[in-house]
Order: sequence, then structure tokens, then C-alpha cells
Amino acid sequence: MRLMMEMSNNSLSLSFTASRRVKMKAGCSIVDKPEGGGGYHFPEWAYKTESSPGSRQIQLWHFILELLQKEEFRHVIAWQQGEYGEFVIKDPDEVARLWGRRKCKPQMNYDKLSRALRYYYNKRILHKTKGKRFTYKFNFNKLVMPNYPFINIRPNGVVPQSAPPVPTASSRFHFPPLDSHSPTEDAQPSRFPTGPLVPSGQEPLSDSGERKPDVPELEDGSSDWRRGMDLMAPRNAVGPGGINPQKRKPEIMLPLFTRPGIPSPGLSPFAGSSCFSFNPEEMKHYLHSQACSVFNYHLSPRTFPRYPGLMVPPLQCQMPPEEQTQFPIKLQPPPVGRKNRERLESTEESAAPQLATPSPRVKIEPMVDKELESEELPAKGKDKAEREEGSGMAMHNATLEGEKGAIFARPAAPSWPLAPPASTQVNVPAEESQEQGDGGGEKPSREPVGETGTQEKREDALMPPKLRLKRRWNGDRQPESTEERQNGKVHWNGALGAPYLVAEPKAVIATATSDT
DNA sequence: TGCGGAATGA
DNA sequence: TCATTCCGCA
Repeated sequence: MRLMMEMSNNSLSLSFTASRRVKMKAGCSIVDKPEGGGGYHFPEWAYKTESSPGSRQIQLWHFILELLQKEEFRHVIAWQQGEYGEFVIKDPDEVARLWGRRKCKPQMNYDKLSRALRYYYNKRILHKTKGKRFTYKFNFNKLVMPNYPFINIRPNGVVPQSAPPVPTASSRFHFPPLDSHSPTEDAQPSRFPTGPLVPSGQEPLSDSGERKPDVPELEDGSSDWRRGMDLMAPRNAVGPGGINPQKRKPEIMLPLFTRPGIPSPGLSPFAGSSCFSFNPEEMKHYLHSQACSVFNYHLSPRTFPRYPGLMVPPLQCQMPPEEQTQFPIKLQPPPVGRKNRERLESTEESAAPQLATPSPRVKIEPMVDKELESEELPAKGKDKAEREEGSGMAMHNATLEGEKGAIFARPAAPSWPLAPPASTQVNVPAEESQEQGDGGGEKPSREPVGETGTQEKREDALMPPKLRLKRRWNGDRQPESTEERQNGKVHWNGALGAPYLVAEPKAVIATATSDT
């Protein structure tokens, strides 16, 4: 999360304040300790091998981050300026060498390393920036969110200065002491550093400050992401103090969640709780971008730990009615493998060539009863599966649609009041409408899905049975949300592995009027 | 240059 | 689970 937060900043310069405790083999380590000037602030867990779920040793992405935050390795690997979370391996051989050294694998080379990196594709930790040699992009949601159960966006939140970042600058960011900001603090000791990690406004960063004009990239999600940012930024520009939801009609609605303060059971491996404070505006940008990233980069359903019976806290209280909204969060099925993609590609190409457009598609997913059907949304071309993974957008759509809430409560229907149809929620421009959801108007009710639904079914028919089943299966049980994070305050119930959001009125990015 | 399958190891 | 290694393919 911290990483994410930092991404909210323009600057890349990082100061690694978080203590790092990377378990390294003696004689194999190359990076001992974070140094100032680097830029990203990563939580301790990021450097704890033991905190790397499923891993006993430092993971490659950890290592990459390490290198990225070290000035001395900037000539070897560095954040790509102007690109959100994107980094370039300037010296593949050297990086491989360093990695090999760290892992005590002298035979390591870039080929092998890159293979390891490629494994991250499916995990949504990384993705390749197509067309750019040795350039990859982190999916910070994947990396951070699961580890930062609580995200607290507050009007006066601070934002980190460095970071790959985010388009806006200036904010501050900090991690408030856990005990003070984590009402849901569970019994588990926090893994996160407490207290402000970075003084606001410090560390003017050099290399990341400016965002170059983005060049459209059809192939990867970058352009989409940027597009999303574009959509979001100008129209949603609001002062730090918040916005008037009534006046603002962002094309993309970022529903707010309120959280009644549900305690974390402490079941999550990421149970360490932490609060992050953001400048709402920046957060808005960031989160939106994240949403787009989720969409474009296909976050893995595994982004968030899942637990049976996971419930999403009722959304209510602490917020003006108009800001209250809840929507189902739904994860998309895991990425299909290349073969499947190709298969789908070929299948869909012939079957639904009209669908093949470079622009991202937002899959509208009727929740609840229509879940299964929604799972079988049309996939477009090769990226179909990936798009489907874009749970963020999917959720977004869901949000837009004022879907009901069975988000994390997989096993049971939501027990709290469901958000009303988003009749007032979205005012999406044509382009967005198309992209974000043909089903934007879809109601939780059983209204005919319309063309989208028809199309879904059509394509569903074209989908390999196996994939279909898989999607259904996963779709029913994989909560993930990106959109939610976009509201003032996002809290992740780390213990549950479920994010729940708490929006503060002033941190409103967008609101879905629930009463219309 | 990049991808991903497969076998294998830790 | 996360690589590492090897390899064929594009």
C-alpha cells in the first residue's frame, strides 16, 4: 500500500524509511538497507521474506523494488519517468547478476530472471510494457494492497513525495500510528512502521516529477490508464477539502464506502493494520488510476486474501446519504493462459470481430443472481481474459450500476441494505460509457441485459467450457475492489483480507447517490 | 526480445 | 509457492 500511496506522488525519489529486513543469505546480499533518496517507501513487510506470502525467500519483485529505490542502481534499473509504476531495466545483465548474487545463483542471467518476471504477469504483480525493451510495470495494487489492510484517505492526508507515480503532486502522505488510526486494529502486531513515514512535502524528487506526455499505447494498459486519469482528473478536480458530490458528476463514479468500524478478526496473513492518509484529491487520481490499472492490468483475484464468510461491512453512517453507496466487488477469473487467450482470440475474432477494439472494455457484471451470466462477459480479442481480470473496472461498473452489495460476503447474501440503483451515479460520456460499461445502465434487478447480455451469452458460447467454468467459479468467489478505494477513505480489513472502505465526506471522490 | 511450457528444486 | 533452468516458438 505504501507503494501505492507513493505512487500518488509525482516524484520518484524515494526515501526508504521503512526498515528493511530482507533475509539474505550471507554473502549474497547486495542491498542492505534502504537509503534515502531512493524514493519509495515500502513497508517492512515488503522486505521481510517471511511477509511474503508463500515465500520463504526474498522475491524477485522485492528485489526489483530494492534496486529501484536505490540510487546506486539507477543506472541499472530505474523507474520510468512519467510512467506509473513502470520501470526499465537498463542493464539486464547487471540486474540479473545482482539477482543471482542475492540468490546465490551465479548462473543467473536475464533470460532466467525475465522468466521469473514473466511469472508475475499472471499474478498481476507485473506486466510488460509492450514495445519498450526491458520495461515492466508494477501492479501496485497487487503488491501493496493485500499488505495494507487499511487505507485511510483523509482530506489532510499526506502523500509521499516520491514515487512512480501519480500524476498529481503535492500531497503528503503518511502512515499514522496504527493504534490511532486503526480502529479495527487487530491483535496482531502491525507490520507497518508506525508514525509518519515521510514528512509531508519533503524530498523533492527529481526524476519523477514530471510526467511526460503520454504516448498512447494500445497494447498495454498504460494508455488506458492514462486515459482513465485524464477522465478523472480534470473533471473531478476538487480541492483537498472535498467536493460537492451533487455538483460534480464525474464520468467515473467512485462510490464511497463507509465502514462502521468493524474489527479485524486477525485472520489475515496481512493482518497488520495500518492507516494511510492521503490527500483526497491525489488519492482520487491515484485510485482512479489504480482502478484503471486493475482494469487494464488485470489484477489477480488473489490480490486480496479471501476468506470464507467474508463480509463487507454495511455501508452507512458517517456519510451523507448521497455519499453512501455500496457496490459489489467482484473479482474476475484468473488470467487465461496464452493458449487460452489465443484460443479465445481466434474464436472471438471470427465470432465477434466487431468487438475487437483496442480500447478497454468494461465488463458489466450483474451481481447476485446474474452473477453467473455476468461472468460470461464478452471478451475481446487477446486481452479478453485480462480485461476480465480488470475487476476494478468491473467493480466500477458494478458500482455505477448501483449494484448491490454482496461483495465480500461470498457465502451469504448481503445482509445490509443494498445500494440503490445508480440512477444518479453515473454520467458517463460516450466514450466512457462504451468502455466502462455497456452495462452501465444495468440494474441489479433482472432487467434484460440487453445487447451486452446477449453478447455475453454469445461469447460465452464461444468460450471454452473449461474457461467458462473457471470463470464462473472464480467469479463467484473472488472479491476485489479497486473502486472502493477511490473514496475518501478506504479501509482494508486486513484480518479478513477484505477491504472495506470508509469514506470521509471530504475525501469524496465521487459519490453515488443512493437515494435516487 | 519476449513468451510460456515443462521439469525441477528449495 | 516461487523461482530456476532449459527450451521452442514468434
